[in-house]
Amino acid sequence: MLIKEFVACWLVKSGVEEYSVEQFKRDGKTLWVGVRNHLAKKHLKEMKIGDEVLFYHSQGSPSAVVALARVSKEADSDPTQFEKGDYFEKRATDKAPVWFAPELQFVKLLPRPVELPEIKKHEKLKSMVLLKASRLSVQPVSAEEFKIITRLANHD
DNA sequence: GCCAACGTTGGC
DNA sequence: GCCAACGTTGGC
Repeated sequence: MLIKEFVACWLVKSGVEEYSVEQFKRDGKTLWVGVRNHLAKKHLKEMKIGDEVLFYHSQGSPSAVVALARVSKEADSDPTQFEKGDYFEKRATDKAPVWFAPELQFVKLLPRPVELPEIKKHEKLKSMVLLKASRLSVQPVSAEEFKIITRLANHD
């Protein structure tokens, strides 16, 4: 007998200047590379195909959740760790990569962005990781938080 | 293994 | 642009 699999929800941040939602929409799919924080990495590695993802623009005015995405491939070696540049990781080898990247698929722009001040005000969103660990760029979101945010996005 | 110095993220 | 939070580095 088939058991319906548990679908987890996540939030990933991207600086508007760094990788914009417009670019993500054009790309359709993208490897979520460049994460260089171990807790964020742990979350990336926990992502399963089909998991729901909130795409959040940080450093915006204001910052906001702007789109929905879905995990389309589970995390594998992040190729940017081998490239000279900001993301280079000297400890990494092909057999023992240090950093990992899942593939995310663009789903849709939210009907309207759900802005950080609104999230802060919302009684049921007060315990979001987004508000507790402001610098964490990949974080879990509860099913209830996910539902509230998508519902807010559908109302003016 | 502690911790000070330093660098980065991200809200404002 | 400032600065608080916090992760990382490196001396000891």
